[in-house]
Amino acid sequence: MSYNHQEIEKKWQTKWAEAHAGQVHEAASRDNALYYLIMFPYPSGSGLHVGHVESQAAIDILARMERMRGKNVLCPIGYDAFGLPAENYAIKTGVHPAETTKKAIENFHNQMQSLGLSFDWSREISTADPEYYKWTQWLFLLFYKNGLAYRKKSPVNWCEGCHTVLANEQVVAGACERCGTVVVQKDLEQWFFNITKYADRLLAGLDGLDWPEKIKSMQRNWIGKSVGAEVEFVVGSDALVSASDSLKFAPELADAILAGKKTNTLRLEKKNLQVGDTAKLFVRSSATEARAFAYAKITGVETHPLKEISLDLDGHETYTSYAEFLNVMQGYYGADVSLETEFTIYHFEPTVSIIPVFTTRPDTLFGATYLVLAPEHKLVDTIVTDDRKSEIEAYRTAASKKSALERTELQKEKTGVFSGAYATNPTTGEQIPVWIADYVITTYGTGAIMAVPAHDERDFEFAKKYQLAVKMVVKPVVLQNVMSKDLGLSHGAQSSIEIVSDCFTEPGIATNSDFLNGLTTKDAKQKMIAWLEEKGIGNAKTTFRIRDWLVSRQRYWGAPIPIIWCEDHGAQAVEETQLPVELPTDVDFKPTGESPLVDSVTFHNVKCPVCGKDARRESDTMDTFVDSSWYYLRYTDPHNASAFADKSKVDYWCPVDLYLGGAEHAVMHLLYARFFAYALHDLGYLNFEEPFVKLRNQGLILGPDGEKMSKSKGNVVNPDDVVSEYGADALRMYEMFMGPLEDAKPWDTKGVVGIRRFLDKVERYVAAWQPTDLESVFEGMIDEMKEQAKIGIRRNEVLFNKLIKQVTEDLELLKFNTAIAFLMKWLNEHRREEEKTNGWMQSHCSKKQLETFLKLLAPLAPHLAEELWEKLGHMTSIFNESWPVFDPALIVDDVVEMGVQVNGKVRGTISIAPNADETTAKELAFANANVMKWMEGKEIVKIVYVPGKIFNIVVKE
RNA sequence: GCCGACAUGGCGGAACUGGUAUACGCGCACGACUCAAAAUCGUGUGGGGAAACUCAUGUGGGUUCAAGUCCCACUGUCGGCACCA
Repeated sequence: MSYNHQEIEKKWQTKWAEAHAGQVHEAASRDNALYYLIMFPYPSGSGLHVGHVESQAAIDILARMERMRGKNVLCPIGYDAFGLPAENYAIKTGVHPAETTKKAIENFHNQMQSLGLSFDWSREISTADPEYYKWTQWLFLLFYKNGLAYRKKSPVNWCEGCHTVLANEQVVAGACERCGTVVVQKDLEQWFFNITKYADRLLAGLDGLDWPEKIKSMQRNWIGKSVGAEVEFVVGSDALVSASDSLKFAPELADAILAGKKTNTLRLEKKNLQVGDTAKLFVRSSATEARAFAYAKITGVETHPLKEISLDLDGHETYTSYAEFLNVMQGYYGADVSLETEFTIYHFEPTVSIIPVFTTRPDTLFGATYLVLAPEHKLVDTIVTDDRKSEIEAYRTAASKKSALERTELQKEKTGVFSGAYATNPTTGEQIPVWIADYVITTYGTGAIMAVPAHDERDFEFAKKYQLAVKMVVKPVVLQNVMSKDLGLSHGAQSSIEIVSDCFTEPGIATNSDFLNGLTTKDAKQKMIAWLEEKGIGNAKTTFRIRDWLVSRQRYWGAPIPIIWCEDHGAQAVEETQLPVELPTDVDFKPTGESPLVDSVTFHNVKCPVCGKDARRESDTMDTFVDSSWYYLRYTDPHNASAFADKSKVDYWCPVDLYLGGAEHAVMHLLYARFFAYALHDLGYLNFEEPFVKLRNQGLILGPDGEKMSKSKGNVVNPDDVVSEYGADALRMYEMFMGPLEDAKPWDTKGVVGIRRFLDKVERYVAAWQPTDLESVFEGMIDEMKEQAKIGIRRNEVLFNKLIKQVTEDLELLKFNTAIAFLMKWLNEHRREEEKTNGWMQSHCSKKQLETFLKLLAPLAPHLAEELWEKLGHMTSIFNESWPVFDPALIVDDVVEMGVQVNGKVRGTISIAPNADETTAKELAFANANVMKWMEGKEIVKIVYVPGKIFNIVVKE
């Protein structure tokens, strides 16, 4: 016999919808508010996956339980609807992505409805909805206006398969994370978000989060903070030049200087430089930082009023009029500048190149025996000697060709070429060779390293291959022990000496290092940095691996970047009143994969917001991770037409109390969303920095064969089939019963059957249940029986209170599998007990117990619980009831079965009160025949008694 | 190579703070009901052994009265990173 799940589930889904069951609003107390969130799905054409069901069921169970406990729980759902699959489908079939997506969303919606999920359906959102992406665009502009979104030309990752650029996070082992095509480097101008500005805070913020350690460590690795120093090495015979003043240049100008095309500079401020002096030249590497790249001899100094300086001054921009010249100079130096203002022209001649390197081991500077520049390093052309030019050129060409693909190769043998140039080790004054090698990458640190082969494995390998000097400057702390290894000391010490003769990368004691000798690595680092700073040739420096987030995509199905390009005014923000910039619908999807936005005239032709002249709209769209970086904020106020969300509503619900989703978003989505929260916090929109207080990952649900589900393997389980055959309650509960939420688990349809059997058992039990008038039974008893009955009733109560405690605590800890196991166990044992005692009063299930059992079951199997609740005569929903609370006085057993051990082996069990004293326990234990047998003729050495747990007798022959 | 997680019956998995290892479910076997089957219910179910017992939580050591749990070494599986100086 089996209940009709199709009928029951439909009935209750309709009732819940009519009652707007999951709908919430900002009720009075903020303390009562909870925000439970799952990562919103991409509405793919193939519909809901059993993996979606897992996190949806889990969050629904928790939300339902907390609501029964009187909490105001926001549990929303939406769709991450922009993305490439729909666009690729359009290219193949001509069906517009908007149409595909709309259908897919409807399908997802219906599928989720059929699971009985108590989301607040009035807050359903889609990132592809103009009402949503209007605010994605608004946020882009907010970032743009605050210097967090900017455009820059740089080498970027290009995927030919997806026909777009990708963020670093989307490149996995040199290939596109989405389609697997090998990514190539292209020099393109693109939009970036300045996530590196927050690198340090994003790193530090992880410590306070209740997140899986795994995810935190992945984010830490990705951010990749390294603490060390930047050290300047000079190339050429003119060792250790000291400069009397510095000159700073923009990157383009520095390039021109290196190429010999620029030999003077125009300055308003007076420099401490005369003919014959030396100037140190810097290039601005970012808004706040400058990096030295050369020393130059001053060959001339002239001072003139602006009006007398040539409009086509050598090495400067050419101006058509003094008005324009003045305008530019005022741009640099302020409105006070006039044509009469005196400017100084410094003529110079670069003499010595400076190679700055980043190192985490400044303490090993004495051991730096050569330098290595990345092949793409700007100074390569400057320093290379004539006889090496062709060789270097060949190497650079080869290196640039192999980049992406070959860099992923395992254990690639290092290659390199000597540049012919020598640099000076600032500590020793020694001339050390400068090499060019592709084991140094241009995008990290300064693109150059000081090689310390004795203490770095990569440098050691390279030095061995090219026979470069290896100089040991750190010795292991255990070295003293090694001296006496012949006296037969430990293996640990012996292995240390082998490392020393090889390559020792651990911290130790500085040696062969003059003023550092005898210092620990930690102290030596500090002392070296102080020395470098004093000399003006280096400083403490922290470097990050993370790079700015490239957000532009050359695709159609995303939020258009709200920028207008004007010939005269450059990039201009679209005015707020003009948002959203909507995607044009009359477009053709080309088989080349090129975005149809590129040649949509209706889309492009706009007027410049500044001058009103013809201008062109930006045709790139945003990375879809931008959409998902703030969606949880929109849920708090999804229909707001004048803000991305009302601040009071955000304040009420956020941050998210529990966030559930797949671990595949460890570094992308979760890092980006954190960045958004930090940025919006600093801009005054949020009163928190971390958006997700607690995070849990659900594990993958594998196919019945233990492999990842995929269409090609044919091992995909469709939730619809399971719902129609076994019911939504059985599906949900089975997925929760499979194992720990975070583990990967294989699907087993037999397991669904097992859960369904349990649900049927519950249904039959409730249907057959009859109330008994215990009062009258009790009345008619003699005293002795009453006593017996009281003990039995109490035992029954204790078992039940323990059940309440177990289920509640397990659900709180997201241990759904064990919570379900306890419900099953209770029902099994209880039924057995009732049968054994013929349903006599001490084993009788009271109405209160029966109802409480249903309440405990309700979040897990909501439809059936509602149905049975109604069958028991209730007119209102079981979810209006409050969650059961156990009685602390009724969770302690009067008597427990306790093991008795002899020498640690269980030899018998005794029934004993859990708080019995040792004398009582001993009496009972020693009365056990088997225990006696094992103790016979032996001396009792010791007795260990842990009340309620164990009684262990230690004996000796 | 580095970082992280994990390893328990035929299978998915339990086991609190070290205290009766294998809860719960699946599967399997037997029994009841049935003309029969399904469903349902009941009983049993880590290995060896007739039994007493004994061996079992990846392997080898250690700590402890007592170890799946703590420590050391190793092996295997999965995930992440990939020359990040």
